[in-house]
Amino acid sequence: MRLTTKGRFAVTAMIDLGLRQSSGPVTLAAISQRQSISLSYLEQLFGKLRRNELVESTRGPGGGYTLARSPSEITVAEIISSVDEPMDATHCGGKENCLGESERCMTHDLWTALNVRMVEFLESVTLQKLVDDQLAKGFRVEDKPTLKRAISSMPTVRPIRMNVPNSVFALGNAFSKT
Amino acid sequence: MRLTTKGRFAVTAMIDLGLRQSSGPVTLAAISQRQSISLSYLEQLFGKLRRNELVESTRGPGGGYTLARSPSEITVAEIISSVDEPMDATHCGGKENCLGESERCMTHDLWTALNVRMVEFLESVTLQKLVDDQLAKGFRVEDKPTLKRAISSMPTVRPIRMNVPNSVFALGNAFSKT
DNA sequence: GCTTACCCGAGCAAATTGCTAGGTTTCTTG
DNA sequence: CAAGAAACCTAGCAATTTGCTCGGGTAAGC
Repeated sequence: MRLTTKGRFAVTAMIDLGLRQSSGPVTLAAISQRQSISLSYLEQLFGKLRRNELVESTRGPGGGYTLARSPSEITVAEIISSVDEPMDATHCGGKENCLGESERCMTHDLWTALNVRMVEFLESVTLQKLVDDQLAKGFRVEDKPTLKRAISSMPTVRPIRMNVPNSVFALGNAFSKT
Repeated sequence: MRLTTKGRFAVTAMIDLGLRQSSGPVTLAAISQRQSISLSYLEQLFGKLRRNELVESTRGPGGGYTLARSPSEITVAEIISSVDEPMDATHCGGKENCLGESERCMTHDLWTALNVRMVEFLESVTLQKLVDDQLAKGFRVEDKPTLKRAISSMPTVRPIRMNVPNSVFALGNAFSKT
């Protein structure tokens, strides 16, 4: 389980998608503009998300991407592991039997143990939760009712950034190095 | 909060250190051999760990590294953030006021919110816990009683890999992609 | 004064990141 | 049917990061 900016982009894009998929397919071009992520990079990410069956695509005009499941059934862990190839780097080739030689390799179960806890945690956070968090922070999506095939080009988000003090979030730098 | 193999190496090395620091300073050369990490790379990692006051060094023969605090007061979060420079990649330069322009940037508090939960979790895991996990799995460290200045060169670890069924760990691949 | 070990920095191949460029296919609409 | 919108795909590329080697220092013990 790696945790890099790549997964960050994916999660961000997925939230953007989750925030307005009710009005039909969302184009990558729109997400690209709103989130300032290059279109081609998004294409690569969503290619992986699609192959991992987290999103579905509709081609042609009026097309775009929709969530393949309910946001409450999509976890952050799934999103991240879809775009970030799982890391190996156990030095022992990933095979279980490196301990048959009686030497070292506590790297194995050691890190996987930590990894598992990480994954368990990230699995406990659903896309629904993140979307709700955004809505709670004051984001509103213009509804743009289902027009023909449900057009969502430039859906004119209206991010009413009102002064939400700080509930769970809004911390300056929660992880400064002492 | 990034999570890469680099932090993994650091955590692994710190556990190795925690497992046998009772018998005095541990040399990087020994850790290098046991954990199959290059000496120079370890030097770089421990340089950062030392500057972040997680370990202390003793020079000269019989020297090595010791934990700067009790393992119960060292968290995984500290270890990882010591060696992995904190990631930014918010696209808005990290400044808070990118929302003064009323546009996008839910990237900010969005990811930091997730980040905070991650950090909270990793802060809840102490080095002591990981060391105990290893001991519970059957790792035994030859005691090599405090000789002179407590030599720990080649402390002859005896990884008695007995068949521990699987308590909390020992999962084959807890995060296969479906 | 030798050896041990921590320190430090330069550099380097490989991989990864985020992106550009340039296409093709599929679908809707005029 | 043609035009366009959008998903798709591939190749490549500059910048960074990852582990690492090499070559030296410097502090402490024998």
